[in-house]
Amino acid sequence: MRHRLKDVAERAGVSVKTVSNVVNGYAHVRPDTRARVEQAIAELNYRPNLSARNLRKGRTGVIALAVPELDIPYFAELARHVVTAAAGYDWTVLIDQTGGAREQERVVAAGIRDHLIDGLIFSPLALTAEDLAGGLDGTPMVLLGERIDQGPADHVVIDNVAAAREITAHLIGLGRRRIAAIGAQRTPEGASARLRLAGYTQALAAAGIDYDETLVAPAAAWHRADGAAAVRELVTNGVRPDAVFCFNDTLALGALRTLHEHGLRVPEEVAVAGFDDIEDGRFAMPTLTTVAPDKERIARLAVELLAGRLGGERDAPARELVAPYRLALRESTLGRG
Amino acid sequence: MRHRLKDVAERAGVSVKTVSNVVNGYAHVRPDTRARVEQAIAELNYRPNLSARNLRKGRTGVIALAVPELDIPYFAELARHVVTAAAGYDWTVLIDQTGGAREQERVVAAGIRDHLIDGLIFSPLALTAEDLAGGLDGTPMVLLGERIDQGPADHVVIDNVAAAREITAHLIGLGRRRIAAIGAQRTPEGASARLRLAGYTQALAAAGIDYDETLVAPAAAWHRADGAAAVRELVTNGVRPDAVFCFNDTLALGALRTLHEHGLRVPEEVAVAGFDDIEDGRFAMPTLTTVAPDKERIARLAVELLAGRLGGERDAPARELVAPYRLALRESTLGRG
DNA sequence: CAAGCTTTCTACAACGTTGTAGTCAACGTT
DNA sequence: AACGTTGACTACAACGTTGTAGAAAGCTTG
Repeated sequence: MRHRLKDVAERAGVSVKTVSNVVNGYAHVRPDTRARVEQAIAELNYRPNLSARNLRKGRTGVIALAVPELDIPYFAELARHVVTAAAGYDWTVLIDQTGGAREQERVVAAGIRDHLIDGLIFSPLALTAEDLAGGLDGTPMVLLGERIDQGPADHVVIDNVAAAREITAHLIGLGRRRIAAIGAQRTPEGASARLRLAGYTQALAAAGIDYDETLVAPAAAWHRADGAAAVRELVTNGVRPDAVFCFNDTLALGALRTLHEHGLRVPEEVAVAGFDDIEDGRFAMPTLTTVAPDKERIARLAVELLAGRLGGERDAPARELVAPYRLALRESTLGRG
Repeated sequence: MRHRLKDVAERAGVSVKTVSNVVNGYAHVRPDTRARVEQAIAELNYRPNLSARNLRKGRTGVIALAVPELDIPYFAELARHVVTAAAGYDWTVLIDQTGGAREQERVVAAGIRDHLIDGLIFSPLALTAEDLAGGLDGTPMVLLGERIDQGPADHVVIDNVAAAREITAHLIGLGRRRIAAIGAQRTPEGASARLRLAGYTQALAAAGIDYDETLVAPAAAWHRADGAAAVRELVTNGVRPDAVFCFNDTLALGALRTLHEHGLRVPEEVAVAGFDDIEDGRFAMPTLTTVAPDKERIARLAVELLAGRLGGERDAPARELVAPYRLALRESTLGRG
């Protein structure tokens, strides 16, 4: 019981194209004709076939957002902002989960859904520049995050180094000297980890504090469990930091958990800072001090970059836009003041 | 630089249809012809145009999942499971956010993206049965949750009443008598709330505890902030529960926060239970006792129902499947045992 | 070795839409 | 009165794919 332009046209006694013109808001249609067509549309509950329209127009009105995992709060929040920003262009957002696996990311980048999406916003973890070089056959792509810096695609980033430096400086400003860093990664996937670690060491150096290897804890993934485990390892090894900088908020929430289990008071004995400003952190106990990237802006810039590419400037050189961030200082460093 | 079947056909020296046959794995193609075609495909990096294929086949391979908000952890986790289950059918999942607004939900239900999606998995908050009656023009839909019970669509639910009864009974079993219920709603949107409240009152009645109106706190939304506010209101009104049953986990996390601020120890002075088993709860302090619906199963059942509809049984009567749940008993009721 | 089947391939039409080119009437200008 | 312009509409082709029908060649069978 699904109707086509032809059915509407017959019922309204006009040509198929005239119905199409009405549907698309073409100006030169007589009011009474328009009314007749609109009535026929309503009576038949006609809805355009998007596949046919897409085929004809070469556009689908769908963009994809590829993220490692949807149930990592940072990506869920980001996804929401992207959907909102895309709505401004009447785009639908198709959300892809890559699991952070390089193979899966490569598949997405190569555009497995080519012709179904007009563009791609991609937040990769493991992808390398060479993976990108091949595929993608003309579908515009915007990368989020700091990986693949000399890649061929547009970029939206925040200044990870500066942000990590500032929040570490905040901890130092509270009088802390033995500041642990949680979330270090040596793998090529760990671009964010490297940048945040760099900011951390810069802040220590600026304050004349010696870099202490034993205070830097690796974490394979950045989930709560990893943060909890990393701190547990530190503490059971007898390392006693007076502050902890976690490279993201879920790590920090895990860290809070372990510190609590060990009876260490936050922030009196150990101050804790995170990165991402996810909603959980605002309701943690204590509330979590963190770096708050402007996710809404990141999403908007990414969508605008994509819109630019789709609007003709396909061959413009790759651009890199920097989104702002701010420090959200809360109880986990300031106390209940 | 995007190629079509025609380009491949010319290069391989065969007809367009033969290329199509190779692409679709048709059996009767000579091995050497197949090889020639495959080489041409590889050389041109050919990828089928999905719009054209969809137009021809009347199927898109895309299903939609509509949820109120992606950054509510329960829905993010559910989304992940749906994406995984759908992958088994080679379906892509398009995720829609309705914000829980009735108007937006109606638009989704009416199939604004008709012809773009083969089916819809829908977790509505505000939608009514009559909203559904009209639209939907043949696109199969599966509803998640307990709203719209006599609607015309397939359903996957959990037994909210029994689950709420059991977890309340657990609190009673701990010797608690003044058990608050957080998250009550009088609006028509509050179907889950009503069912969970029913379970709560049943458990009280079974234990011979009088229902106390002052212990039942409403919450417009079910976010952390609402849970925090509801408990704050109770406490400042001098109400002193010895347990709190929150109708979902985010409410419970907010409640934990407020109890902490007021210096009330959990679970010694106040036991806390939630509903949903989101990951945050497993790392909260204390870890959160909750009802754990089998989200993986819910997602799988929903996808299977949809697959059934798409596989021909379009006119079968609407079915309702019940997914299991279990109680996850943790520190917020049992203590650090 | 004729008749019938199978394998391998092709030509054509169709899916539902929109861009292009065009028709025809009404209008305004010279 | 002839001309160009504009408005309102239509016929047709094309987007890239696949189902149908069928042709040509090879194989089996009595």
